[in-house]
Amino acid sequence: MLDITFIRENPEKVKKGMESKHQDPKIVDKFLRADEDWRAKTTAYDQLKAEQNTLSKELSAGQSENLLSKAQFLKKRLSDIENEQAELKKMRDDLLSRIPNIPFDDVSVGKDESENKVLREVGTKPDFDFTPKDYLTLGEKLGLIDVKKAAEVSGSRFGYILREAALLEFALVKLAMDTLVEKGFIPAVPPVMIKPKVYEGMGRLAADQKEERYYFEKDDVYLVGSSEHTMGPIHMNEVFEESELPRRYVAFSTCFRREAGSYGKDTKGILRVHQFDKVEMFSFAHPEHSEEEHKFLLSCQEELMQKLELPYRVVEICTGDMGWTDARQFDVETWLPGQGSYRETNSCSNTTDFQSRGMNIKYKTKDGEKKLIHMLNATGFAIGRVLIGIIENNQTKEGTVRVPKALQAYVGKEEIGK
RNA sequence: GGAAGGUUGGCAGAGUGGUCGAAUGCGCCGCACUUGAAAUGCGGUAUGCCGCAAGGCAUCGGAGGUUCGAAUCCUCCACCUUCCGCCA
Repeated sequence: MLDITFIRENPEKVKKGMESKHQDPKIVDKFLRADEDWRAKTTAYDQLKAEQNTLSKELSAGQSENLLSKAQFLKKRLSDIENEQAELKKMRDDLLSRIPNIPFDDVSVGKDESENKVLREVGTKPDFDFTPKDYLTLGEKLGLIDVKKAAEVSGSRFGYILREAALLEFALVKLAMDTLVEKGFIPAVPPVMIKPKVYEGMGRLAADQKEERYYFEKDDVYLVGSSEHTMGPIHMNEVFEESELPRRYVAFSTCFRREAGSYGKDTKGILRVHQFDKVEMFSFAHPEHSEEEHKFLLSCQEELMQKLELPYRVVEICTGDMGWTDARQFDVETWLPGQGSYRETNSCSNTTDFQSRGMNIKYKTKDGEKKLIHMLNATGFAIGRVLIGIIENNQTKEGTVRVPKALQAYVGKEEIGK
């Protein structure tokens, strides 16, 4: 969540930020009104309660009919005012949860992905002397992907990853882990279920995200959409020493997404599915160094892509296309020759203190002051999408797929389908 | 799924209706002593909210309740520990 004091003092800035993220800026005014109402009620409550506390103290010294009836009257009024206060608080908090993180000043304002800024293109696109096939055609022919059976078993937007593709999954996980652990990232396998209260604190149950989550009513838990969601809370309610920052993790988990509201989009294959596996980087950083840390995470992503020898481009996301919790976001998009376009495979976000406020994660300054840290997350490998990239870029005229050199040792094979 | 015990400040651990935001110890910070350090002594040391401030309010796992007044009594829930059962 955003800092309430900041909203109070900079309502115009927050409105502008919201507008640039396609959120209704009127929420800010509504919030400020609710906030004011709540504060007024709180003051009234506190005063009344102070009166009651004084009375109680007097009563403990010696009781009298007069004092007692006065106290009983106060009790009744307090319970009324308390209910009203709770109601107002709920309204205020609900409005607060509808305010996203606001972009850094220098993030370019744009309406959607068409206005994202391409920072660089890296690697060479394969030059085929035949018409490249798409990954699904190839994958089905080679027995690597089966979405038809998955649909029978589990429904649409699921897939079986089979044979060498399944081996490639673990190869990718191992490559990412090896690369990042060597850099000092702490390897992790986090829980994939999360309590509502914690999820809210991470800003991932906000109104516009809630529909995207799977929820188990009986157990009151959500399935995570990314290991980011349970890695952030790994330090909830903790205070870091400055010297301990940045603290970096590399986590592996399955991710679950309802993909609500994306009905017509990417309906075929495994590009957009309800369940996929992902290696994720997560970093807890000093606020003064989070921009630097953000670049570092991006460089790790690029290093991983380069190890796979996949052509990609780095995109700076404009305000209209940014994530809810982000102040700045980069995407890495992989070239997919079968589609003739770049598609997002990685995302890299600085959420500043938007999540740490909800998680209550701080660091101690030299003066002993406790301040909120910054939290960042970045895709290592989103397995399904990387598989797509490998299959499409490494296909041959014969319909086989070359295994990237960096993965050959893990897979034990140089070419699939030969 | 069954049984028992537990959840208090950074940690350990007192506290069973008002004098308790909370003893004591450890840790941490400051000061004194010391050439320096250790030891010792003195002082300080939870968080959130409202308020310009003075100050006030809230918080002893969570939510309700009883009471003029709850860390303390009652109800429900969550979590943890141990034992039994089941299970990859």
